[in-house]
Amino acid sequence: MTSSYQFDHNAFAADLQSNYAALSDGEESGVQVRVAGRLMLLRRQGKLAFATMRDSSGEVQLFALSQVTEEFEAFSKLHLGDWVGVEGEVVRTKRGELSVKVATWVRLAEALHNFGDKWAGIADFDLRYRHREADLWANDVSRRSLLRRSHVVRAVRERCWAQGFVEVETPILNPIPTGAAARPFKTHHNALDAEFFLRIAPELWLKRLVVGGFERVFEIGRLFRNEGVSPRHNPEFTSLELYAAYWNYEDMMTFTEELVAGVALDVLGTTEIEYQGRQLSLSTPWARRSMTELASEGVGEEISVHTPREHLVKLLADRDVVAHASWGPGRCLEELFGATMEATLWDAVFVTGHPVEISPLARRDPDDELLTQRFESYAAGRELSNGFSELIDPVEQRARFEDQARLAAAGDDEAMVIDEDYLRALEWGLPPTAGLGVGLDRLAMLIADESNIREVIAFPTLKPLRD
RNA sequence: GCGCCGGUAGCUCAAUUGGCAGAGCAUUUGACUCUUAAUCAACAGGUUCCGGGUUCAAGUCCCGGCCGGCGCACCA
Repeated sequence: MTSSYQFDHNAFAADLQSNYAALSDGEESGVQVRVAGRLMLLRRQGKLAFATMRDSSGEVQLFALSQVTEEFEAFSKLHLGDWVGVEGEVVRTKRGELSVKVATWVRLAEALHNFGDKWAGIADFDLRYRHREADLWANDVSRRSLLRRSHVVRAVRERCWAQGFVEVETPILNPIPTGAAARPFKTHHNALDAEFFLRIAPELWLKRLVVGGFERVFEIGRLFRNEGVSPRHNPEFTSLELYAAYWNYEDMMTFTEELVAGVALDVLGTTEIEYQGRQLSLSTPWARRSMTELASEGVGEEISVHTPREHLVKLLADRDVVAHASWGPGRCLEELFGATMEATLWDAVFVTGHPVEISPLARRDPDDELLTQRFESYAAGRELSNGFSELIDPVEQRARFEDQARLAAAGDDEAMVIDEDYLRALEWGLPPTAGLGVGLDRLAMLIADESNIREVIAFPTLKPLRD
């Protein structure tokens, strides 16, 4: 059995296809190349054998002949899925297929399992997600979507660097879960004998770096939320979080739309994309609509955060939403927006002016004390990003945290806890700053035209097999 | 967590009102000097997800469990 510890490979399938496109049927190039990849198909024809080999760039045919190919019999008995390294001349067969005429070859690895039906691939979700390595060979779409995700992350990073943002990394193990309202995962450090939570957001750490003088920072990283799994939610997901000193939320909206539209342009070459069979526009400028206006449109009457709570609760009940006792008018307004209008927002749009009640870290709107300078962007009916002018006043921030603590006491198990370290950081002075969070998996779904978040995560969280 | 749907050979899928569990591909063997999902012939391949139950008889019906898809809830 032929085997090898390495292979000096000097050509890729796709390059051969383009470099020898002019080679005519039956013509031999006289050029020897060394290619390597996995056997996808194998057709034995007596003293000839044809194999389709795929590498990371594409596919090329291997043409073996008993008179030319070393160990021809063994070659013709290779299994689908085996990795091979081949040396031979670039030729085009009489029937027009560009090929490497195999002179010498080596089996680099053996495949003991097949890679699914060679026509239908692998359809079983369980098998596809639990063994993505096989799925990637069996299904072109799987490979394409994960590749697009990689291109999205690269484009985001490059565009942030281009604007002078410094990439940083902040702790994943946190003594208290802060920066967002979500249920955390809990773990334990043995030597410190201390409880830690996996981060639900890097927000407060990043703002502390702004206090420290990093005027523009961003972090791309994994967040962990101990919540339901769905086609749009994975327990661990990737976010971009970014802060810019001296900006306000309007500056950040401009940055956001240019970032997202720019990523679409970088990866797809257009900002007018097709998503799930429907045209979707990411072209700038995005529409800007206040949550108050949208909620009013949704319920068919003028409402706001100043509308009596009882009335908002009734409007919610009309829509089969039961208001929790801890919800004030602000939360009710948001719920009404969510119940009526959120799913209808197809083209990219900014929703602005969130109530203070649901925005404990955002700066108050000077024109309405109950609202904040905050925005969320939506596309395809889903939230894509969230940003605001940061609350920089340590006294007010403490009061906001205390409001959250009261919510927690009232039974809201996702309310924030008081972060004394963060309050102390604010006391050293946070300049006027705007922040942004973008769900990169969500963005990748949009760009890859996928409706299930698992398709843009190489190894999505699955329930472990038991029994 | 709740609801609906699904799980049959390594892979993709069949199996009529409950009546002998099948095909294609892959694997194995053989034929074939220009194939393209090659073709042709033959062999082999099964705890029908698991555990109970009903029945003369269960892949099919009932109950429980496991895993998945979708929806709801939660959220990004």
